[in-house]
Amino acid sequence: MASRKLTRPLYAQPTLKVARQLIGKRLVRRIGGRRLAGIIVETEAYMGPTDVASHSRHGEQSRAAPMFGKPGYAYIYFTYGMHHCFNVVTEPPGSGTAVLIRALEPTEGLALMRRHRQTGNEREITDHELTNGPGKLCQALALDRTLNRTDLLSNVLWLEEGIKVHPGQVGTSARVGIREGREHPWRFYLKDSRFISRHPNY
DNA sequence: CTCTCGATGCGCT
DNA sequence: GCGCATCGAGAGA
Repeated sequence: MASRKLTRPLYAQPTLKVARQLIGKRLVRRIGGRRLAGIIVETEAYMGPTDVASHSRHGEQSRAAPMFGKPGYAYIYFTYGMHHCFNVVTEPPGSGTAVLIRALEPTEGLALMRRHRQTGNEREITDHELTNGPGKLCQALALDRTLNRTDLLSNVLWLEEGIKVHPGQVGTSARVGIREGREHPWRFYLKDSRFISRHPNY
């Protein structure tokens, strides 16, 4: 069957271009023989060692080492003592750049995602809460540090073609949750989507 | 809806 | 020790 998987040359492009292009693509996770998937509706670009908000500012020997590796690989890190964030490495090796995937519209495997997201005996979470944040989508898709450095051309975790998105449907804003670097409009989101993590004008 | 705050592990200075 | 590319609960409006 024809694969709609995104290829390495796409990831090797300039990071801002990749961040914008990934809006509307489908993120797929294969686990236990099942497919979990969602349409990417929010991304952020991390622009390399000179970007004051990027982990890669600490250099190639830091935990951000995967950002200096080949494009089309995963950089997954653990933060706030309890959450993971998933990034796609971009540009040629040595760049220290990546795109953070911040939110998805869940499309396949919602029941299993909900099980991954359910913590205690509290009320069942809504579809809307499943993947509308970087930590939430990692929990829903069972993405953790064991998948750091995974090749996104593998059969465990990958991106493929999704929905058609026109340039006018993509909005930009400052990146979320950073102290420095707010002056750059390096967050991209699908304007119509109710699955983004925060509303415009952040 | 908005805001505030605590949880909790660890990389880095 | 400090400070996180976060989340969810609780309070108030």
